[in-house]
Amino acid sequence: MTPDDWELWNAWVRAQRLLTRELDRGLQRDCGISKAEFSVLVTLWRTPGHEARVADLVEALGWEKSRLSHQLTRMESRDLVTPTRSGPSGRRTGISFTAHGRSIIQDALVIHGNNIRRHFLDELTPSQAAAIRSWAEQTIERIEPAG
Amino acid sequence: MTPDDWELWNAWVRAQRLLTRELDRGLQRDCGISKAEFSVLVTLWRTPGHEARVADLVEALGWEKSRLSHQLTRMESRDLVTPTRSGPSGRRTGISFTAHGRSIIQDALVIHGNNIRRHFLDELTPSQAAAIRSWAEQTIERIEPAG
DNA sequence: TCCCCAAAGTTGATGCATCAACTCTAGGGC
DNA sequence: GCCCTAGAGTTGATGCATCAACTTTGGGGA
Repeated sequence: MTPDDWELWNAWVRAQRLLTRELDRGLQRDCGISKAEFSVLVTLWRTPGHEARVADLVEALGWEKSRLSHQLTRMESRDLVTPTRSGPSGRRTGISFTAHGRSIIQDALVIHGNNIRRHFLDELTPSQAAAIRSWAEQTIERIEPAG
Repeated sequence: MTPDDWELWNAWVRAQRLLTRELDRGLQRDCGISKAEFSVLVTLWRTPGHEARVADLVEALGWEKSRLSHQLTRMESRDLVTPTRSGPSGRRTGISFTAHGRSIIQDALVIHGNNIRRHFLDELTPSQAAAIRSWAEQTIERIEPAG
């Protein structure tokens, strides 16, 4: 790797981390939830009926199922989502909002959306936006083709 | 946020996570270390004399000191770095490689460098590279001006 | 009908990231 | 010489991310 390559890589890593840290802090400060919690809530929000199975969320989020399972355990204890449990083992078969979770995500969609715009979208020139979009799409397609 | 904005943001987040996960796995598989360990080792490698104080590494890495302290504890137990300890409290005053750590980073510089090139640099068109570089630089400057 | 298997979900362990609070240390002003 | 404070480093707690191994469940075919 040339020094120039290294510099680009380094800058990318650092910028990426600064941005996500900034946004995560804002979310915590303004809405009281983490980025991971936001991801789950917004995904649930976008599913018809605001109700989903664990596997549906896994699919939509692109997460590993164990990650989501742990996350749901935490979110349940924070009264953000509530599961329908079934069978003798009591595993989760359906996930939906609690009243609290619904209220949080409604606020967060606005507030966090503004933060994303302010820290990311608004800072991009049109050509930067186009480049980043095309890079992201081709990267997703390369590493995780077809879902 | 428009649906288009949302899509861009989502794609960016997902691409970023896929890429870092892929690289972290490669590093683990090929070199037996994590991304965090690589960061510390390469930073130490780049300091003159291959010896640094904790605060120097904090500065060069842009990490919080507690993060580095925890990381050094783990890396010490994995025989990657060795501290000079001093005072009755035995705190670390200088960090340097173990023989093992030095050998690992020498290999990793080549192997991980190739992985970075393969998964990131080589995939970028010149205009994407320029856009990402300029975005990264302006983001760093905006969030963390002057260090 | 019964078995088997694949899919769904869980669990435990480990490491990374962050925050808040703490201790130690060195150096300057008196 | 003595105090006092700013900086250096540590610690404990908590949450996120990943891996490997496990259990349960629901169908489909012999």
